[in-house]
Amino acid sequence: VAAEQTSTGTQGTPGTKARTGLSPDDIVDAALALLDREGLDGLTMRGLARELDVGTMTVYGYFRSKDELLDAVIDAGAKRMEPERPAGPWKAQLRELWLSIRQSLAEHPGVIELRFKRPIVSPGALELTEAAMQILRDAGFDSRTAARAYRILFIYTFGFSAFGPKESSLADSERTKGAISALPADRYPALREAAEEAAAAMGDSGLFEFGLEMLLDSIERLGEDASDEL
Amino acid sequence: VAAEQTSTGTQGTPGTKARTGLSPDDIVDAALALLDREGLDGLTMRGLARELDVGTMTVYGYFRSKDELLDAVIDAGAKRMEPERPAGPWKAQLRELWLSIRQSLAEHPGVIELRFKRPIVSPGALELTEAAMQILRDAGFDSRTAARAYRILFIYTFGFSAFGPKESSLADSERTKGAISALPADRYPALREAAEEAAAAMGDSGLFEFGLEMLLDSIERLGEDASDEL
DNA sequence: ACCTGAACACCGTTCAAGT
DNA sequence: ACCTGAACACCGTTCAAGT
Repeated sequence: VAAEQTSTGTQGTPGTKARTGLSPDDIVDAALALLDREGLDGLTMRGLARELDVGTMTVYGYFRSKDELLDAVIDAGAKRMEPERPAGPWKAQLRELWLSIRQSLAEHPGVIELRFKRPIVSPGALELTEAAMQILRDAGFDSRTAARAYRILFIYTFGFSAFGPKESSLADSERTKGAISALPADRYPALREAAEEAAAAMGDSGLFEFGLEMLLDSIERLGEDASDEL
Repeated sequence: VAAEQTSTGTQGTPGTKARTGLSPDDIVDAALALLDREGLDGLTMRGLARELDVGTMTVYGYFRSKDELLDAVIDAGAKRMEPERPAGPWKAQLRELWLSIRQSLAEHPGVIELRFKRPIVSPGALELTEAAMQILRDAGFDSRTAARAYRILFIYTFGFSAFGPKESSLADSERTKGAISALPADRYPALREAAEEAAAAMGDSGLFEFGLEMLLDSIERLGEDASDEL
């Protein structure tokens, strides 16, 4: 791990073009910023090099390929989510944990694109796993149940960010309602009848918590069932 | 905003013969096959044209752009899932519906890539919504609750296909276990302790049903609560 | 040693021409 | 009317040369 200074641009003294003064972390940081700003499609090796004010091929001196760079970006993006362990009962802890993850993913949609394209296990990504597993184990769940519950919560939260309502959902909601209204009523009766609600559910901002609560309640019940058997 | 976009560039009488003998449906079918075989990255306009034995630009005579073609492919891919309405109690119906969707998505991973990249409301995609909404409405749920429950199930199922264990998960599982074992035990105690289970949950084939059952139980409880209030 | 432009094999798409 | 090659502006990456 390099303890390099923050780059914040290369406004180095004019005429000093001997070194770029670049560290791998600088490159990853710039890539993460570019990903946030322009999405995965906008994160190109050429664009990144332009951003860093170096030749395109310079980046290849630090990462052997774009894939290798992306793996480092995923790790950095996961670390940025910083899953902290709050106090309180386990259910409240899990709720707060996943709400903060959801919040982070909503703010950085590029991270989801990345983790969809390159699923990977890196130390940074496993921090979340560790935090959730600790809470579940301390709540008394056995390893197997805890692991499965974690996985379900992970899938739900990342799935919501990938396939749930988007931030700018006002237009989407209207578009959905329009599309439903245009359907033939004889083939889509239930949908036509609930057009308003279906469109609203598209953009419902409380929807994430709604589903999260379902899962937390079910997980709680898993524990109760196990207790009953004692 | 146009409610309906043309997926057919040729507005002539049905059966109009082009010199290539190509119809928009032929192109969509070939695109879907290419998507299944090589994934979204392999689905290029040039490759598709090669597949169809026509010049690259010929495809643009049927679809104004790649995006327009992809929308048609999504619609066709959704129709291919054919959500049928089985008999039995609503919970069993929903279970069977979503298991079949999950199955279809597992067999055609490219469809998930597509719907992740281009979320869209098309008649084909709405067939699933219609099927699920019918079941929920007939079970007695009000429109709002039915719409939210549907949305959660959709997000879970598509999220599972995007972020859940992959088909070839034996190697993945081993890789995960290795990655966890390599972590420092002082910083990841819960993970290290449950390495076996965490890795197993990665590739657990029953995991989808496990989570689905959680959600179905929670939905059932929503109805019970509502009944209590009567 | 580090950095990089030129070049190669790809993309989607515009344009002008082919039949 | 339908179809298409050439060309343009991109991509990731190899290679050989620049300092």
